[in-house]
Amino acid sequence: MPAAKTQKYEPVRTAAGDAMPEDARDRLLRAAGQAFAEHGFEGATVRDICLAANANVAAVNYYFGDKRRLYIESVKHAHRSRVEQVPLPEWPVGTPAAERLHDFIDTMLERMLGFGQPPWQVRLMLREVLQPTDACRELVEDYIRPHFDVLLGILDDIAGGRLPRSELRRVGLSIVGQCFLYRAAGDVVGMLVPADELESLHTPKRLAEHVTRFSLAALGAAPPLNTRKAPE
Amino acid sequence: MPAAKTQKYEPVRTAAGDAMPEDARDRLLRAAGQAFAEHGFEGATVRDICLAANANVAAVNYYFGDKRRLYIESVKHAHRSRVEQVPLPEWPVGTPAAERLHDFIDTMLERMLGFGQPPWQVRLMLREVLQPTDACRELVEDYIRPHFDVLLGILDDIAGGRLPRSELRRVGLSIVGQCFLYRAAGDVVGMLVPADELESLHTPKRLAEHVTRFSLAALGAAPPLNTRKAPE
DNA sequence: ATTCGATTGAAACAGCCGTTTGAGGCGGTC
DNA sequence: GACCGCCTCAAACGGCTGTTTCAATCGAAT
Repeated sequence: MPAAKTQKYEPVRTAAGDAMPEDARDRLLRAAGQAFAEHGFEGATVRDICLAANANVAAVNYYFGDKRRLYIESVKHAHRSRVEQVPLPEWPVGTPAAERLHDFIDTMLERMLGFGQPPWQVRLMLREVLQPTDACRELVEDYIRPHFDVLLGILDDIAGGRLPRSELRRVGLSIVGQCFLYRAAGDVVGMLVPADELESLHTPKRLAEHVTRFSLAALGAAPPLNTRKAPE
Repeated sequence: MPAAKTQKYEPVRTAAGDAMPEDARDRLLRAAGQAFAEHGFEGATVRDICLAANANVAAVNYYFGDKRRLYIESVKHAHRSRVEQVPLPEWPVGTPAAERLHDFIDTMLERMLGFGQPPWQVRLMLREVLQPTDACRELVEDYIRPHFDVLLGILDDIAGGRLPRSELRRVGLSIVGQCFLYRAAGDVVGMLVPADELESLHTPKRLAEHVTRFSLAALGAAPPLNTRKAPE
């Protein structure tokens, strides 16, 4: 057995050098993530991935040993990139909770819908969320739960400690759900909303405003939607 | 070519007779829906489907001509069953809008999470929503849009006509999103919420209450969550 | 009894799947 | 020079894929 465990040299940390020639292993990870995101685990073929990565079919066995392990690694890789690309803001102490909530929602939507980066990374993670595999539990514990806890902390501040933790969780899920729909069911949303309205009102920034206001109003920390807007 | 177009005899309308022996065609549809829901289009194999349906491999070609057409038909079949199983309530004229909103949300959650029927039907449609195929546009126009319009009508009543249609749509999507999360990302939700809380507070009925109250509060049609509950 | 269309059956088709093999190239160190 | 890991390559492996073929079966109409 050739063994795919050694990994003697570090990945060289392509910190700022995009021009640096990519490792075959990295090329495989990226191509695999793209293919798995588009066609799913069973639909994507090792041959196609290797073709796209300019690598030999034996390479996947050499570096990862297995198609399944290549999949898991590509999920982790995509998730890592995504977090690095759009980090949560650091709030100075004393930042109002309502403002932090807006920033949090804005960041979440930017990560899900932002055009700055390829969309396949999110779609790949979406598959995991929809039908979890081995990679999912790790994804939740390392990535989703910490973010969710930050959200719960903000909500607790807004509620002034008057809501029990279980209620906070449900409110948190209500907020996440509003954002999640646009990513997971984006195509259907596009069919339900007129095209011009999509362009003008359903950008990440505008949606963040809406979700924030909607949720703050539900919590009693902002005037309800059903009021005439103040003239601007 | 054997041609799969004749279909001389009507499906006999199994109106109330579950005991009536199922057509091979119907068995295939059900088995296919189940398999596609679980493994996706590319992951499910014709042989497995036929085995589960107690049919010969040639039957799928005979009745549907193609794996792809079998898939499309099974999606439509599942969607049709689901609508029949959990219809929207008929409201007497004069029913308060807030009550109709609650019923609507309750029905939606019951359809998505209800234990009365096999879960694979919803999962199959979920795949379509996540990554639309030919069957999806039809699904939206026949099924999703009419329901969405009902929701918008209710919301318009609650808002008393004070909100523009575009705002109503965003509010509608906020409500749908809250429900959608529990179905699409149910497994992840299960990891974020303690087990006992899941059992007691995250039933379809309890969730419907929460989503309704949250949304009504956001619209100013109910007191915000962030208030001491009235003693009961 | 015979004919005919509708349905089912077992077997085979070519093709692609993930994986493995073993030979070889490359860049260092003795 | 010889040696040795690291990596790449083309080719092949058995097995499973969707699809097709053609004979066999059944039920009713003739």
